[in-house]
Amino acid sequence: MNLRDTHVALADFVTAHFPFGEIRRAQLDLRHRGLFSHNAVRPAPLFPGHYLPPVTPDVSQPSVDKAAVAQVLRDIALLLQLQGESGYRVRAYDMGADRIAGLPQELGPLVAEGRLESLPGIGPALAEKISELVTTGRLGYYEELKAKFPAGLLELVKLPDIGPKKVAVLWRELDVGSVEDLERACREGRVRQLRGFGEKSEAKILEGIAVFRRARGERKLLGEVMPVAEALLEQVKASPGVVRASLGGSVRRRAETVADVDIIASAPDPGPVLDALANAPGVATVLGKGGSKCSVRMIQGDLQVDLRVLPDEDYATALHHFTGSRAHHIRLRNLGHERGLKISEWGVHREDGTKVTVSDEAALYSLLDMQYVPPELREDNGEFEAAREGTLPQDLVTLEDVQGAVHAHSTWSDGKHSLEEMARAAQALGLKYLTVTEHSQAAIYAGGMKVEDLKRQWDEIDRINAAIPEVRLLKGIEVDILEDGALDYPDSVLEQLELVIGSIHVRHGMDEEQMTRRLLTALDNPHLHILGHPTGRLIQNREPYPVRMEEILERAAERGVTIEVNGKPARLDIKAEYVRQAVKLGVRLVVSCDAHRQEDLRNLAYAVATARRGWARKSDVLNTLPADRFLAALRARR
DNA sequence: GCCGTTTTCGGCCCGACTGTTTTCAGTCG
Repeated sequence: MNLRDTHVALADFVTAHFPFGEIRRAQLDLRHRGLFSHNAVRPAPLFPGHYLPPVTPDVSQPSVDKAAVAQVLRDIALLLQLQGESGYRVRAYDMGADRIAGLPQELGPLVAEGRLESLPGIGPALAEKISELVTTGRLGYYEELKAKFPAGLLELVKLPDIGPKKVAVLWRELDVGSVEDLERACREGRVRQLRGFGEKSEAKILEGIAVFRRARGERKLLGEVMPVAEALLEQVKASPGVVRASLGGSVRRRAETVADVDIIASAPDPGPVLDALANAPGVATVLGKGGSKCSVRMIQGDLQVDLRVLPDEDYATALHHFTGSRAHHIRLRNLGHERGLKISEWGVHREDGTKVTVSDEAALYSLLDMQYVPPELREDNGEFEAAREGTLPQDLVTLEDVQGAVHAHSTWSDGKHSLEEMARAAQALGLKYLTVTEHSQAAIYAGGMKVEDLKRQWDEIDRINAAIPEVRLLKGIEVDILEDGALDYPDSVLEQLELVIGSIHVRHGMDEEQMTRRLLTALDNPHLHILGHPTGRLIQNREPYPVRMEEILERAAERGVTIEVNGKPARLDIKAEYVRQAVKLGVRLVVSCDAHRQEDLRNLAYAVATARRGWARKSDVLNTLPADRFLAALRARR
């Protein structure tokens, strides 16, 4: 293992050993102490002058991906607003950004074949600009626009309660061009002199700057936010008079990362419900509270939570409205419009103004002659077409379908809890089996198991299985896929195991050709049952390694290899888009927890969410089967 | 800037909340 590998392995090690909520704090902490640099988790130079190559992918070949194009379009929208352009023109760029960011396919072919304008919301002007950006790597129009304003101005709109209009005034009147300028202007009492600003605005801006510096406007991992959100939802549900309550927004859609938490509740009197959130444990600040809304910021992670309380007759339409996504809504409202129905958060109204009773979300969809669309699918990625044809899958996998937890470590390698403790935790969750898959010998940094230790572990597994008959521990391994695609144990060992997960942990820096060959070789190995975290990404921390994923999925289908949907919040690997491709190709899946401690068994929920976002049904997911049938299915290799 | 079995021109989602205002503008979702 060379130096670079050590660093990649270290990144994995850090994420494995800090509970997900602590990862970023740990990084920030280390960063402040000068041990880690800005983005990747990697050590500082060992001694002065010693240069460590970055672990992030090679950027020598410029490539403009969907996310980058969407970002440029969003920046243009902002800059146009600063310039005082028409709001509709601004919105066109914003909607274009949404459309591009949400594309299931890659941009390259669309540009090459001139099919950009076939996308709704993309007209001639946007198509031309996107083409220029994708083919040349830059966009003249954007450069010109940017040159008119100081670079720090775009940062300013990320501050709470500061939008383009206020930024424009601050810049024009006070020459404020950055967060630092704004902070100085507030401290010197110059902002309060502007029309539309006052003393309170100054104080709020300063507070906002402090929060911004702490959180850097980052989105948080779903798994980091979910426990806080669910606890608050329970508080709301328990408050006086509540009829119904639910999480909304991107949390309810189970997006990979979320910016904040929405809660929607119905009650005859909103007051006590709003108070319940304002007074909930863990609340740092009440940002605002009115007759029907309350916003708070939590101590944990500067997370913002918004609660809305309405009469129960408006609950279903409000819940639907605040679940989103924006793109899904636009389509839904258009469909309503075709039927003479006006759909808004306040309900469904006929053209004559009379209100249509909508008791729940299912009723809303049936009004439009379509199947119910589960929240995870509401992205305008084909769910409308399917739901109108009646071909939307109705049996998406659920957490209750899952019979066994896949991918668990114990103190035999780098886990925190013993095998027995893991088995007890699985039993408490009602799981029927748990696959024990420690690291293999090459994973020295993670206490990978030597071949000679396996026998002793199997003896222990036999003892625990006898003692806890409700949960069956399955004898497996998470074997390293070596640089040449070979597995880290000889065949004679692999064939004694009940199941084999193969994963890449080192040498992430290979190019696309090498990495694709490495994985294809592993898939051809008849002893491999499951390909673990196939793209190696760590959300907001490490890019996936370069690999031709479609080829991998096709080979997996051909060879009967099962693909892992890893539920660790920082991984979610493979991601939902690939799940959808895999399902189309007939690839079989497992939802996994990648557990390194008892609590991690709950990661199964995030794996299930990712599978659902990729339209996976119960029948696509092997660990919905009882243990014997699960093993038989895994081992049916081709 | 985009879009059209109402339209190639004239629409485009809109209400709550806050802080600034004496009736409203900006931001947010």
